[in-house]
Amino acid sequence: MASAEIIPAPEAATRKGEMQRQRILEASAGQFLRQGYAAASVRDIADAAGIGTSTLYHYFASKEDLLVAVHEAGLASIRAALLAAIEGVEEPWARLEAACVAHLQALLEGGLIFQAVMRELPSVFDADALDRIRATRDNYERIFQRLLDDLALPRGTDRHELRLMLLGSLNWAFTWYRPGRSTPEELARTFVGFLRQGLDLGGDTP
Amino acid sequence: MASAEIIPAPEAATRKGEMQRQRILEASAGQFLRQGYAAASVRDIADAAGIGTSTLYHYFASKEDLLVAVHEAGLASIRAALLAAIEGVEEPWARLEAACVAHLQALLEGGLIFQAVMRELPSVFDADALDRIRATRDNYERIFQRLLDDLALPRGTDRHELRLMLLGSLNWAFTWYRPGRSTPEELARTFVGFLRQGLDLGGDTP
DNA sequence: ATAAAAACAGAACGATTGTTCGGTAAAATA
DNA sequence: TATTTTACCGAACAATCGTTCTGTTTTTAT
Repeated sequence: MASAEIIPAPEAATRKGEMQRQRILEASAGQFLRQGYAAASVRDIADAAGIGTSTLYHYFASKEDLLVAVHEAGLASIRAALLAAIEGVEEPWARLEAACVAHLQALLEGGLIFQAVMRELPSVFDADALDRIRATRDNYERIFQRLLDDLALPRGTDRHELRLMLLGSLNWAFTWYRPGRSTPEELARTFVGFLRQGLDLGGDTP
Repeated sequence: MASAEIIPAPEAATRKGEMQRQRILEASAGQFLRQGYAAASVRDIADAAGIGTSTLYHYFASKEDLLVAVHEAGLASIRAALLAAIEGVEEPWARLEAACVAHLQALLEGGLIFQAVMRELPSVFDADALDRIRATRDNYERIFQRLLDDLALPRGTDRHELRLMLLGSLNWAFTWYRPGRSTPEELARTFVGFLRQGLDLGGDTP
């Protein structure tokens, strides 16, 4: 016994298995993050979770299943954090900015599961797994699509490409970001500001 | 370690080994691209190159060496293509635009080695290998740094963060780009246009 | 308390990994 | 020509891979 309960459980009495499942998810996210999916071994993940390899298969059917689970859990959490961040914000550009801040904070400073989500994709696992991941991802990015739609932009502005540019610049940040300089929040505001400077033509603000 | 002779030899009569080396480089770039570095096996690469696995080790000391060689060859080529693209273009914004077009074309439509370059990084190989890769990469991005420096921008504009945003949006494109819609050239011009719209001060400023 | 179910571990499976070895064919050098 | 390099391969190496098997302990429900 004497297992360290680092994670503050929201509910009191969840079945033990559920907590372990979360533990494994966290451990595999950490390994995927540090080594990538292909290079991370099931044994490493099990060790990081403090269990045997065979026990891991009691919770997840395969390594691939583990990846899908990490993606789904991570994107669900990011989605929730993002929706909470833009709640109550009315002005369209401010809403977009708040969303970008939340997105980048999750990507750069969020939990392991958060961070692991945005860095996999290229590998060609099973077609089913990839479809499930992509579906979850598309669903998430649709939030940004709606935020862009609410913006008052110059005639002829391609909102689709604008969204791809903005999200791309944010998503790539993990390749160069190092703590200590600008914070994720500052970076997100700066990036949105660059675009807003030339595209904003609505509302107030002197 | 191996001496870096990354120049594709414009001379006609190269030794047979040099052509094979290039062949292997191309094959491994293709595998890295399709499966990622960790998942791509040396046997797959050798098969794709049409040689036995042991022959491959006659040209490269290790799989890691192969990755470094692909990076160096790819970045050297992209660099050359980019410098050629901006040559003769005088106006700063036009120069930047030409560079972005060349960059994105190489990333999305260029040879296998081109494309493979920008999609690896996270894995933690040997520290030496990673340093060599990063050095080559930084050297390349320094071109963009100079292009940004030549721009006349509003006071207080952070050129460093502007470069990170622009390159990020371009580099992320391979995750969503599919041929048939906008061409890489159109995309690059659009992205630069979004920024220019708000940041361009025209000719020169006091 | 008892029985069923869930959680767990150790050892082993076959397959595949990167790499090396012994030796042969081709090419370059003399 | 003879001889030294270079190019090349098939087989094998130890290590590790994802996964499964057999069985035991712990938790849960009755």
